[in-house]
Amino acid sequence: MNKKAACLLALRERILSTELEPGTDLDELSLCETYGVSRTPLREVLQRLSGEGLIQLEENRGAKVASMDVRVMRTFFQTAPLVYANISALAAENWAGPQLDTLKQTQSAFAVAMRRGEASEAALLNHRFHAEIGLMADNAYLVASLNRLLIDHTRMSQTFYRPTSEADRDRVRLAIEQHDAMIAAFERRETALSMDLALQHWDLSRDQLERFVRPDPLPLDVHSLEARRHAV
Amino acid sequence: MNKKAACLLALRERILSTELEPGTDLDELSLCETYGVSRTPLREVLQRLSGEGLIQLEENRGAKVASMDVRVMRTFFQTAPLVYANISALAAENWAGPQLDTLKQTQSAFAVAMRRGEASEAALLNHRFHAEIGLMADNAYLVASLNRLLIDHTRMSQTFYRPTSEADRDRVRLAIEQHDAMIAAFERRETALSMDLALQHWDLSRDQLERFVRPDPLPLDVHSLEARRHAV
DNA sequence: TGACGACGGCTCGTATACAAAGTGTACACT
DNA sequence: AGTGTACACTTTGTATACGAGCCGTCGTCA
Repeated sequence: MNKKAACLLALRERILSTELEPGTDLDELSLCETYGVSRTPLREVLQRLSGEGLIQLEENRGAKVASMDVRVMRTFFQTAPLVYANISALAAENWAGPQLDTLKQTQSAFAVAMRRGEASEAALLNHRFHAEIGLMADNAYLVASLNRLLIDHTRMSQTFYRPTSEADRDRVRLAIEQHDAMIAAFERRETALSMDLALQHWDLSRDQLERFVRPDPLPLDVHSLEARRHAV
Repeated sequence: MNKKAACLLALRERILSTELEPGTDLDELSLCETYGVSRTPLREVLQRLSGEGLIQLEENRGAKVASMDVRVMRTFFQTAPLVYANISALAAENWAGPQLDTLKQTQSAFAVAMRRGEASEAALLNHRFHAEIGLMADNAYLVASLNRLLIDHTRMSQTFYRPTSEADRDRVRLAIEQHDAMIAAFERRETALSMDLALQHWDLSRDQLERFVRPDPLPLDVHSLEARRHAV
């Protein structure tokens, strides 16, 4: 049972970190070997991942890591602000008990990972941060959407946590500051502010994701190549 | 494989129709007997239902039909209009191919079931109607929320399709008309109108659901009882 | 009489063995 | 040489058997 849970966790992380890339075929037997479980529990894990939207199961065809094509991305950008903003507002209203402390811990772990340059660790902790806000919102319906969004968001933002230029580094710093601001807003139960901060955070994220989708064009000639070299 | 799919379908319907009431414990062995499958595929079906939010699995404790407590209902009423309105607008924009025809078929089947007084059939067809609008919206993220909402909506509205007074009957007729209006709006791709109609449909539904949650008080004395009797 | 512990039954979790479906390759025939 | 078919191999789906964990009951001891 413990091994099964570990397997579930591990597969989730491997998919979210795109170590298992979208579209990858998953072979039951090799996964069994990897995680030391037999096929029955493994298949239940796969059913579960399928339910979460991380993989897609096809009859007699096995499992594939959920794809991320252009059409999906379009709806992603369309839907994310709506859900993020509302979840954030609800979180400010509804968080209870130790949830805020948990969030603070995740946030500091995230900041540490970021400072150390542990990119995929940072991406996963950012995922966790937003998933925890989802729990605080205490709305089973919207959280279903949020979790789907976070899957693709985390996979797309892998590059984000591997900043290469000083401007990128600034953006990451800003993201961390925004997290802190959100925590503060939650703490004071400032609903409207929480919603606004979520939208700001989204704007930053969207810029970054668009940069990933449509990166800067390659240098045209040797001169601009030289210029780039000196700039870095 | 066919038996497994049949089992999944059947359990879904039994849960949505509240034949299996919220909170009911599900015994694996008896379900195996009922559907003529062995425990392995049945457990995979349960995993799937759990992923869809229809049941809840607990370690070493078996499966329970997803509960519907007061706290959940609060968030239901809070969230439904947002999701329904947006899904409806997206459906108007994005439907493609034969989806609208399918929707029309479901609608006429729904109207037929309603006229014949087949209450749980009608509830399930209403569920299907709105699930198909979800498919038309073509937004995997929001549909996740929609499907969760529809589960509870369908379970709560069981009484709706068993109208007892003339006023109730009018409300059902109005609901059917609203469906037709939505179909027409989708057909013409009128986004704003589709959203508006969804909200109107929701208003009707909300009144009905609130009546279910907080029914008319019992008659205070024999006189009002007599009056009720003549009114029906 | 009440409380604590052990035992038994029951249900769930896992492994393995077998059956079915799909896929790829090789050989034969056109 | 190309195409089609058949066979074997790989992979998935299902059944069953066994092991583990929980719960209730009965008995014993204080």
